[in-house]
Parts: sequence; structure tokens; C-alpha cells
Amino acid sequence: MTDEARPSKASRASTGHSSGRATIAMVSQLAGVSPSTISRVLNGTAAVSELKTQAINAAIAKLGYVPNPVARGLAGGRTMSVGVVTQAVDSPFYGAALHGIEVELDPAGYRPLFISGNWNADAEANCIDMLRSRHVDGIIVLTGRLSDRALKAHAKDVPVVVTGRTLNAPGLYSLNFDNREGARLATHNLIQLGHRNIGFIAGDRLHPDANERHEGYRAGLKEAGIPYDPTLVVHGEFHEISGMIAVDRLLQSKKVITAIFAANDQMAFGAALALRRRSLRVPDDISLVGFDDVPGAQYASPPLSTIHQPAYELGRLAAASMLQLLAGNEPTAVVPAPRFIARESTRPAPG
Amino acid sequence: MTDEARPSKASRASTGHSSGRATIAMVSQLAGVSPSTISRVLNGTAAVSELKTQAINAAIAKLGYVPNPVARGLAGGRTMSVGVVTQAVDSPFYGAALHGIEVELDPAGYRPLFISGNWNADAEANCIDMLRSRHVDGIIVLTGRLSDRALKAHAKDVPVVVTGRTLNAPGLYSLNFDNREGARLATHNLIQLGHRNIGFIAGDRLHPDANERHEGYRAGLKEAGIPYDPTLVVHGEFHEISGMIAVDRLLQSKKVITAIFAANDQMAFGAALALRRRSLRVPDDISLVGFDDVPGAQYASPPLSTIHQPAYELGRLAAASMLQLLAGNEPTAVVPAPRFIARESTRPAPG
DNA sequence: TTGTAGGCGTTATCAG
DNA sequence: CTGATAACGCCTACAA
Repeated sequence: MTDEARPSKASRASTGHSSGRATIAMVSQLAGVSPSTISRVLNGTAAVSELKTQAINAAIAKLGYVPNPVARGLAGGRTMSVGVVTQAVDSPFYGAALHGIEVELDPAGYRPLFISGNWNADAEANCIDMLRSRHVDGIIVLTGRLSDRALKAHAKDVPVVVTGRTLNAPGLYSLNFDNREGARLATHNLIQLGHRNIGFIAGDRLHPDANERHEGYRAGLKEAGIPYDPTLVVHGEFHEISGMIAVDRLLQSKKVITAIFAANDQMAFGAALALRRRSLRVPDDISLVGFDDVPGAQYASPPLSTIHQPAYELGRLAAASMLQLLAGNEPTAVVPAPRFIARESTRPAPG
Repeated sequence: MTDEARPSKASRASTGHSSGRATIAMVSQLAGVSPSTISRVLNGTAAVSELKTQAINAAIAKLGYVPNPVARGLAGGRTMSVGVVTQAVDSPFYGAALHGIEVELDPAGYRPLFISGNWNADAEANCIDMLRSRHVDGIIVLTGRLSDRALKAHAKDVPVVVTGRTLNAPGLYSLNFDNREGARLATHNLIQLGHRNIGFIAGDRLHPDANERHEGYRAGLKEAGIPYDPTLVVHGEFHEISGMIAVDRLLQSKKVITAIFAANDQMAFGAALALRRRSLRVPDDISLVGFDDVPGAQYASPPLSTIHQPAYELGRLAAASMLQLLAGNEPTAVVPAPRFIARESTRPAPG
């Protein structure tokens, strides 16, 4: 039923393969108009008489003509593709963002070209070079480590949208999630539940997000008048094992701890497992809060309370902004504020 | 202004590349050789004298020349990109596979062009059309719903690698993971632990994998002489909620059940949560086994026993096979056999 | 408003 | 072995 369902396309001659075969020259002949005029109606480059426009559109429809992006790219026009520098195609977080980008770009006819930078500034620079050699029409950088300067430089040649930082420049738009506020919120909620001895599993120091979240933790403590105790803070590297190790360290310190806030969900999962190994129950013995709200958080045992980071949405916004930039408009997207999602890994502090 | 902004080009130590500004014409001039000859050494299209070859290579290095893939594509040569039709960029499983593809393709100079088919045959057909209009050099289809016939037809024009089915044709290579054997293995292991009343949470009937896994469950039962009881089987749709609902249904039947085998990890997580809600403990009261071994399985609470499906590896193998096809060789990749990963969600049956 | 001519950077097809 | 000479399919002056 896959193929039979498309008799119109199947009936077309040649290879039996549909799109992309017809060229502008063929349309030109069928419509009795010069190729340039066709290009004009296609790109809205100049006004074309109503009559010819119709003839052209008819011919295009009849031939099932679709412009060849490759030729377009060579000719200096648009490739209809936007490069996306991500950090890891796997990773629940980036995966969702990429999905959002794809969904938003698609109806506009653009295709994303994903490429992983692997948290490495040099690699990212290469990625961008590669994307530019491929003539992408725009570049979206998801939380890269590239310098602001480099980004601005690229923005002079091609529209750039970057997430994870705030940066203004012509042809450049940035979308920044408020990590600090998110972490403050998490801490605040724990405090509201009566917790005062809150362990913090921080992220990789080299990671900007990690530092912002750390700040947010301190801010949350401060506004409640709780002194910041460095011995309650352990640094991890954003993956599960870090969370497990962190819990061991936290518990070794013999300090009283009734809650733990991990700088991302993955470390929170690791922490949950480590606690389980020590027969400490979440949330009965210790409350636990994560950050990101990855897909798995909702169905973890117990479901993890966390700060929701709108990854999918962020992807869509980044793509939408790119589309606006491409259209010569000023992007207007605003990143949603962090939200605390109360699930079952938190409960009021004892006493 | 574009170029002045990059004074550090030479100072970039390691990769020392510069973005593809230099053209073949420039190399031609510097080396005192015709463009065609340069193309020849670049593609190994024909033998070139040692002397000129060196001059050319020197010029290329000096100019930091990198061929323009777009122009290449137009000229009928290779685009150096291979299309990848996946089902969902997010999804831990496909994410890992995509990563594997990217890693394997990269050193060969090829770039993957990802596009999601969203489990829809028509959408997949469009994806492929789009990829072809973009002149990709090859197409990798990850477990699509496209008909075998359609795939074979495409393989006539461009190399195709497909996973999730077994299919032979010229220019086409398939990589199939043995789902049936994996499910048999899971069932077998549960039986080895003494379980005889094993509930099965099956997957979406429309999904080939689901049916194969269902068969494997039956095979495992049969080889142990345990009769297949349809009331112990509930169909889900491969996501967590399905797992939760399935557990409810399974428990309502009032049958004795000491273990549950879910056709994928996500449903297993859902099942774990539903059991928790009913105060049934895993594995103390009920053993649980999943399928896929997604990244989160290892750090779930408790860590989930499951069948390891080598997603990353599969991606690499698919890409490697594509590279072989592209080189005109016969692929030789073989998918690793399923393995049962014993973790902490299973234990011997009571009694 | 429209057509013509040239070029984008490579590869392929010819002759030598 | 090597160099001209066409394409590839489209866009953008320039001219009409």
C-alpha cells in the first residue's frame, strides 16, 4: 500500500523515482518562459505578471518540479539547510532539542544538518567550518564552548542562533535558559518543605551551566538565611556515576542531610541508586531533586521531582528564531521560565 | 571584512585547516597544473605522475584547500553525505545509533544527514525523496516501515543499508538484530531462576520487532515445557504508560505471577513504577526484565535486568557497511548476538 | 516586466 | 598521463 497509494507519482516516466528530477529548464519550456522568470517567482526576487506566474505554477505542478538544493547552494542562493552544532546526538536532553528543531524547520522547507561538538571548543570550530563549507543558510549552536568572539565573527557571514548564553550582535540571536533561577527554585522548594541541611551535587566546573546552578543553590540558601556549607557540596560530572560517588562522599562526612539537590537528573538517578544501596529510602529518608526533567524522570522509581527545562521547546524556539533571522526579521522568542515539578522524590523534612 | 576577522588562521595549531575558501582553480595556479589533474589526485580517478602529485599536494596544503561538497554534488560527483532515515531523533535507542553512525562516518569524510520518519511509511518515502533530491551518496534506513520493494528500488540508484529486517539485493545490505532470540533468552533466564508464571508485556502489534519478541517469549516457554497462557500477555505500545497499564491488567487477572518480561525497557520502567504504587517490590515480590538496555537501565532503581541491544554498535556497523558499499565492496558486518544482562531486578522465584 | 549571458567549484569526456 | 571543454541546475547582474 505504500507505493500503490501514489499513482500520480508512479505514473511519471523515467526512473519511477519522483521528486527532484525535473529541472528549471523543463519548466521553462513547458511554460514558455525564461528560466530567470521562473527563478523570480520561486524566490519572489522580482514582480512577475499574473499571467506568466500562473503558467509557471501550472508547469511546476504538472512536472512536480522541486528546486535542486545542491545547485541552489552552488549558485550562491540558499541551500535550504541550517547547521546545528550539538554536543551529543544521544543524550535525552539534546535529542529532544533536535527534535524540536526538526519539527519547526520542516514546514518552512529547511533541513537541519546535525553535528556533534562533544563539548570541545576546537571540535566545534571544525563543525562550523564544515557546515559553512556545506553552505548552510544558518547555524544553530546548542550550548557550545566556542568563544563569544568566534560566534560573533561567524554571525557576520551567516545568521547564528545560540543557546546557553546571552549575547547580542547583528545577525546573532541568543536564547538563554535561566539555570540560576532554576537552581534557586529547586533549593527554595526543598527549604519550603522544611529541609535545611541540603546536600548539593554540583556539575562539571568547566560547564557554564554547572556554575550557574551552583550559584542558584547558594542564592536559594541565602534568601532563607541558611549559611552555605562547602562540606555539603560535592562536584560531579553530570553523569550517573558522579551521583553515586557524590552520595558516598556526602554520607561519609557524617553531616546530617535530609535532602539532596543534584545539578542534573542523571546525577540524581545515580544518587538515588547509591542511597538505595545504603538502604536509605527516597523520599522517606532523604528527599531528592534533580534538574532538566529528562523523559525518564517522570517514570523513575520514585518519579523524580525536578526543574523542568523545556528542551523540545527550546529547540523549536531556536529554529523559529533562525527562520526569522533568515527572513530578515528580528527574532522575538523568549525562553520559558524554569518550573519546579513536584513528583514523588520529595517530602517534608522530618520534625 | 570577512577574512580580516580571522588573523589567527595560521596560529591554529592542531588541525590547521581553514574554511573551504580556496578553490581548485587557485590550487591549479599555484601548482602549475590543470584543474582536472588535481581532481584526479583528489579522487584517485587516474594515475598522475609523482612529480605533479607532490606539487599539487604541496599547493593544497599551503592553501588549506578543501573541496567544496556542494559543487561536487552538482557536478555529479559525491556529496560526501549519507542520508539517515531514523524514527525519532530523541529516543535513547536511536540516539545511540545515530551517534555510532556519526562516529564511523566522520573519519571517512562523510557527513550524516538525519531525518525522522516518525514510524510512518509515507513520511519515510518523503524523507528518502528529500535525501535523494539532496544528492546523498547513500541511504541508511533504521528500522523503517517502508516496503521491501521500495527499498530495493532505491538501491538500484544509490547504496542502501537497512536495519531491522533481512533483505538481499544488489546495492543493498541489511543488518538485523535477532529480536526473537533476545526475547527467548530473557524468558529462558527467568525460567532458569525458577519462574514459571511469567507475565509478558508485548509491544505494538504493528511493529515487527514486537511480534518477533512475542515469538521469542513463546519459544522460551515452549522449550521449558511451559504452556503459553494468553491471559498472561498484555499488549502495550512501547512507552512507559503502557507498562503501567499492563501491570494493572496483569494484576487484575488474579493469576499468580512471579515475574514480568516487558518487550522494551521503557515499558519495564512503567511496570516497575506501577508495581511500586501497589507496594509490590522489585525484585523481592516480582522479578522484572526489560529489552534494549537503554542508557538509563543501568542506573534505574533497581538497575534493570535486560537484553542488551547494541544500538551504538549497530549504528557503527550500518555506517561501516555503507562505507564498504560506497567503496564498491561487499559489506561484511555482522550484528552481535543478543545478550542477557543480569542486574538487580531479577532474583530466584520463591520456593 | 522579461530575457540573455555568465558564473558558482567540480567532475567527466574527450582529445592529445 | 594530461589538459581543454562541457556540463551540473540555479541565481544574479545586465540589458532590453
